Order: sequence, then structure tokens, then C-alpha cells
Amino acid sequence: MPSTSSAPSAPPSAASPYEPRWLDEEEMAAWRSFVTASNLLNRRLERQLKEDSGLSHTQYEILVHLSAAPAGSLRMTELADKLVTSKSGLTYQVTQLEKMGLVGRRSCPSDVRGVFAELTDQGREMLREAAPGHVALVRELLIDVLSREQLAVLADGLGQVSARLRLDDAL
Amino acid sequence: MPSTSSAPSAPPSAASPYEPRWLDEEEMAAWRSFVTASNLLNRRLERQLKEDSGLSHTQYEILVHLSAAPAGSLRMTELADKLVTSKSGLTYQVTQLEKMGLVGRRSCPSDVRGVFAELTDQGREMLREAAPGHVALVRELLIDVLSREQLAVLADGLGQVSARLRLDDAL
DNA sequence: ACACCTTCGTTCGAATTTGAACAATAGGAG
DNA sequence: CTCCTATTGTTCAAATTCGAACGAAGGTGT
Repeated sequence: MPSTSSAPSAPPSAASPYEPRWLDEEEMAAWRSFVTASNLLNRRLERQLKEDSGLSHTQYEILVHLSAAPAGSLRMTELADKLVTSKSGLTYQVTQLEKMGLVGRRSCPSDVRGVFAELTDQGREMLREAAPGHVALVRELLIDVLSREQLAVLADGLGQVSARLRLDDAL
Repeated sequence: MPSTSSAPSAPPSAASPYEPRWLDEEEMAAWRSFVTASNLLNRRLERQLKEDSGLSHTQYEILVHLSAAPAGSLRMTELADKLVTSKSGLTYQVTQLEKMGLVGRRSCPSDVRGVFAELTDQGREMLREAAPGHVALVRELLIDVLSREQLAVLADGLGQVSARLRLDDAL
């Protein structure tokens, strides 16, 4: 009965020490639509990017974050944090992008251990080409489907959620 | 300059045939927080489930959907749709769950090709044990962070988004 | 009955992801 | 300066993911 959560009419009879607060119908709807929208959206964006630019969404996001950074470069760890991936995962993807000539590695002057991932000219060019199609789809599938108010709530609410998550992670 | 989208002050000078409609600050904030929240949330839930129940989020969701279905069973394709994964991905995971004794396969009477994934008693028990901890975390990290109104907007807006995505996919 | 196109679930190989273990270094307390 | 602990990025093996290709049926129209 307990789906992700709710037990509308019949909570799991008697199980755990303290019966948890299940999700009511509305909470459940919010959670389900969040998960579903996220999955569906990812799927579509992945396909679009791969077909039109030969990039995975992850790779695209790496380019985006680098392009937004001061010198088109970021420390590996910092980049991993922004992307919300594992360090090893980033190492892998940066290597891939390096092979494609879109990103380069530079050692950090102030810290021998440090490594900067740096956007190459080719990388910038690739981003310039890939961005329009990607943005158009994000707009079509998400942004333009929602009202201004809904967008504001999304930004606000999920911003809060993210902030909390970040804090916890920092522990 | 174009991150996922926005070009706040300086749009990419002149590139594509038709300059796309970049995302303004608010749209950008909504999109970023959506992506980030989704990733962070997934990461946490994944860890919690694995540690407390030895299940991946995907596996947990399979159990949830089966438990919510008429006879605790669903056709593979139907289940794959609900989960928003590839058919091959589902085949793999159902096999894993089968090895764990949480799910079984049954052939479909009316269609020789069809296969039903079916929740075993052990699977139901596992779900009963895993649900409280999972729900508690979803509540702590998302539900309880948002107000009733925000939840309503989430459910509504993202529900719409999902619905559209589903339609497109059906093509 | 026959051809034709769709659907079903699996298999296969390739790509990706993750956490743990590591070696090298940084940084701080004494 | 000298321990001791935290951090950095990589490597490694294992797990998971996907899409394309398949073999086997279903369904339809003629």
C-alpha cells in the first residue's frame, strides 16, 4: 500500500515502531509529478542533445558551467559540486571532452594537487552551436508550459530545497 | 555565454539563423533549481535506500508501482512506462529483483509474448520495511520544506509538464 | 490463408556512473 | 619543523543504463 508514501485510506496496518507520516494525496501528487517530470525531461533532453550535437546532457552541462566561470575554467572538485556528480564521474567525462577537444586540463599554480578544467575555443564554439536547440526544447517542454507565477514558485521552492540539500551535504 | 540558456546582458553576438529566445533570469533560476534539486534529491534518496534497505531508488520504485497495481503485477512494458526507463533497463532490474526474491515473472495468458512482473510476499514485506525511512526523507527534504501552496503549484505545473511529455512520447 | 506492419520482452555491446582505495599534497596544532 | 588529519584528483572493479537488433507473436486487410 505505501507507494512512495501515502496510504490514503489504509496505512500499512501495523509495522514500524512509530507509524510514519505518510503523504496525503496532494503531497503525493507533487512528489510523483516531480519525479516523473524530471525523468521524462531528462530523457528528451538527452536525446535531443545527442542527436543534434553529439553531447550528453552531462557533457553539455560541463561546458555550460565552465563557460559561466571566470576564465572558462574551474577546479575539478568545484565543478563536480556544481554538477552534482561524483568526482570520479567528472574525471571520466572531462577526459571524454578532452578527447573531443572541447575541454583541456591545466594544473593549479597554488596547489600542486589541483586541476583546472578549461573550456577550449572549440568547446566554446560547440556550446554556441548546441545551446539554441537545447534552450528551445527546455522552453517548449517546461518554461513555456508554466505561467510566470508557477515559474516563480518553482524557482523559489526548489531553490530552498536545493539550498538545504547543499547544507546537509556539507556535513 | 549561453548557459543552459540565458544571456543576461550579452547574448551570443550573432550565431544561429534565428536568435533563440534565451531564458531570462527568473526562467533560468527556475530551470537551474529544478535540475539541481532533482539531482541532489536523487543522490540522497539513493544513498538512504541503499544503506537502509539495500535497494536502489529504481528498484524501490518498481516495488511501489507493482504494489499499487491490481494484482501486484504489471506487464513489463506498462511498468517501464510508469517508471520512465528503457525496456532493457527494466528487464535488467526485474531480473535483479527476481534474484533477491522480491519479484517474480509470470507469463500472460492472453498474449504469449507478454510477461507480468509480480510482487512476491517477500517483496511486499521489503516494501513495508523500506517505505517509512524513504517517505520520511522525502518529507524532510522536499515536502516539509515547501508550503501547501507551493506543493499545489508543483503538483499542478509539473503534472502539466509530465502530461505533455507523455503525449509527445506517444507519437 | 497470406503478406505486412506493429508490439513484446530479451539480448548484446558500448557507454556511463558510482564508491572505495590510493598516492600526493595541503594545512594546522603543538 | 613534525605529526596528524583533511583534501585533491585518479584509478579500479562492479553495477547500471541505454539503444539497436532480434525472434516471436499479435492484428489487420485482402
